[in-house]
Amino acid sequence: MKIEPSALRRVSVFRGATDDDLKLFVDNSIQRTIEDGEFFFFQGDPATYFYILVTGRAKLLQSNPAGQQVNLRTINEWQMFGALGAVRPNATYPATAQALEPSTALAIKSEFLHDAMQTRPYLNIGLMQLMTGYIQEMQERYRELATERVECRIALTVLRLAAQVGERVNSNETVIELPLSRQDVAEASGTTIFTVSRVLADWERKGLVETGRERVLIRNPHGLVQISEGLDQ
Amino acid sequence: MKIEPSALRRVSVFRGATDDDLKLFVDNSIQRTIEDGEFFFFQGDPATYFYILVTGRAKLLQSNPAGQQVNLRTINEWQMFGALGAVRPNATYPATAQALEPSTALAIKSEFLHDAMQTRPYLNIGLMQLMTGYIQEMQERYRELATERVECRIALTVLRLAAQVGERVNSNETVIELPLSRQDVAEASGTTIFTVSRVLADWERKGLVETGRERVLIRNPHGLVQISEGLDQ
DNA sequence: TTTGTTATTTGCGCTGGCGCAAAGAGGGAA
DNA sequence: TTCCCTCTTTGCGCCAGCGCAAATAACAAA
Repeated sequence: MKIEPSALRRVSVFRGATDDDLKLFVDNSIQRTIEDGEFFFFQGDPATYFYILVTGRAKLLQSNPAGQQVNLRTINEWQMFGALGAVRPNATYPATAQALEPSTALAIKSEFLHDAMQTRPYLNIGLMQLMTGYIQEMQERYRELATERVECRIALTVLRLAAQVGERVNSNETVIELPLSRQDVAEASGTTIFTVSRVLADWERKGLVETGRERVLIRNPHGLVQISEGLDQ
Repeated sequence: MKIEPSALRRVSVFRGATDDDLKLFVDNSIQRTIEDGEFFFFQGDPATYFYILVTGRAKLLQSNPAGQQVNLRTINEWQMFGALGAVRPNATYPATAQALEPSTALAIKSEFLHDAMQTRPYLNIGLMQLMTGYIQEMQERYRELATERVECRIALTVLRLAAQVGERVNSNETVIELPLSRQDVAEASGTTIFTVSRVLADWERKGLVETGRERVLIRNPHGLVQISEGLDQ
């Protein structure tokens, strides 16, 4: 696949880039295409490259010594990931990146971004804005996990995933389609597939969502927001 | 209290600063001294200032709509906090900063740092390194909360706090003193004071720690590391 | 259509850890 | 020394949610 440099402008960090800069990044990139379930990198690998997802969908996950996993973030098209190595030389990836669908990404040497940052202020600004966003999201999720019940957390997770990877099926009804398995939702909300299944079944009975195999369809976002606020009951 | 500009070099972000820059920051700062339990700022306030803790100790916390709290970070002398406003104009603080002891901090306009960043690359590098550190720590803590049992999490929390705010009492015995209440440990590990109290009492029986009112003394760090790895039992 | 594979549901039992309540223990002030 | 306040401990009951196991459903390949 041929990537047009101008397409890179959809990456938030490159919003302020010149055409020349975009071309430079594309010219210094290599394409990696992997299958559903395969990995871009593993937690602990030297962070030599950072990635930009071109097509598909991926997730960032972390596992504990026993092998249990949590999802840290879902990555959509034209999002940057694994960019930490550009900030700290010799860093290792703190998480694993796994494709949720057949996916293609541009891989660029972390060092290249690091060097480019020295002379291009817009890259610093963009990266910092990205990072502050991550910090805020992780802080919120941490608080939620520590203080909220499962149902509330699952609601928050589903809403967050809807904002990040959802596709609006019908704009005046706000029905949002999520191509996610129970496993994905469980890992992203810090619970088990059993609990997710039970909660979704309950919501389906109440008409809030429709569910299917590896699919969640939000019929009533407002209802979920209410649950997520824990104001009921 | 008079702050010597050169003292600011203890702040990680200012490590590469010139003497002139340090003086500039001190000259543009105001001092705020607050009592034990009082607040530098609240979650949701406009992030007009960032702070550098000069003396004392503070914590960053977040509360949910019901008022339950979690500790996100403990702040020590010469650490910067609340700096998010320098990156995103018109941001609000995502957390509350509360003093754990009588504390003094320098407050500097976020805008001032933002402007300074345009012409001083070392500030960008320093801030990004700080931010990547926070991201990594929050990701780890999130995973721990999602996958580890309380005892393991409390061990991880105590070890982390020891590294961040502990004072080595006896260097060849590695006994670490922590001036923290059960409440603080509970909020930092995502559990309750009851559970923390029970776990610490258990560890004391096993000779791993000594406890007192608002005090934890680690006698056997290695034993805690073992518990934190969940390899026992 | 059949067969195999993988995802999901559901029943069921169990337990980790929450949370109340009440007692106990420091520590500071006067 | 006494009082008061705050922090901590401990007993006790309970229940949200985990996790196994087995059934069911959805999809894909042959």
